[in-house]
Amino acid sequence: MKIVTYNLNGIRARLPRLVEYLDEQKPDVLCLQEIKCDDDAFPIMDVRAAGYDGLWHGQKGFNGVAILTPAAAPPTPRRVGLPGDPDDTHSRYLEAEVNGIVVASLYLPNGNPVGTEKFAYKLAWMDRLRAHAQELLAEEKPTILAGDWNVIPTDDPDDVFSARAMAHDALMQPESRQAFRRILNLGFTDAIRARTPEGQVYTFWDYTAGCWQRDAGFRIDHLLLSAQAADRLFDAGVDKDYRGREKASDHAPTWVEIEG
DNA sequence: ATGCCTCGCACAGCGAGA
Repeated sequence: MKIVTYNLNGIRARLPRLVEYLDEQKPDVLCLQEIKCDDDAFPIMDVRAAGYDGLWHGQKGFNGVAILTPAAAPPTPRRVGLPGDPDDTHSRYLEAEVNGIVVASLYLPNGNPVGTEKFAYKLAWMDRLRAHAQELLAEEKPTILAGDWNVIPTDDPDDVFSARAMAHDALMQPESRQAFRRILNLGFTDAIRARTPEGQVYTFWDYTAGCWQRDAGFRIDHLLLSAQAADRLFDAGVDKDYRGREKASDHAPTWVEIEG
């Protein structure tokens, strides 16, 4: 099973890229982030025309997540929204079960600028995610937390083109990394680093300043696997070439191959 | 120190992204 996370940066602007990806890669599960559309505006007819179906949790203009699967194997909904704060209005979390695997599509807050309420919201959201992830692990099922985590795990050039250039970014702060590690340390496996312990793996390249052309990227899209999912981990990688296509998202699809 | 591009919104620039 190929399970993919892809921050689209707008599903309408990216519809040709999305359909092309479904046709070419035929993912078994495609987790989307930043669809940036209301529930009513989700282009489900285009998705169905490509042979897929799914669940979505939209929001007008910002955020928004979805989980797509081949129409013959639809996802069973489990949860819309992250628990822990009834006042949170952002559409950033969607959870379903597909072929016995629990899959979450998550879009973690960016958190910039550091020192503002946006950064506090990021850390609070990560704390809620940790609490929920702990409950998921207690089910002892194969579980995959897939999404745009908006955290660069280390200063290593394998993870970021320039730690110095990004030093003051919310993606790089010690608090952001600690919150990420606290979730990892519950017992999850970072699939990309399990398969590529050393070596540059980037999933995002900024539109500005020629970042793509000079390969100035970083790694923020992650798939975290429970032990039962990690047992079945066959491979993990990034479909980097989609970042170089016309009207591309600034993220590349990031995937795991799970046995069975 | 800020903008660099790009999106959505709404029809002009602006908020947000990372």
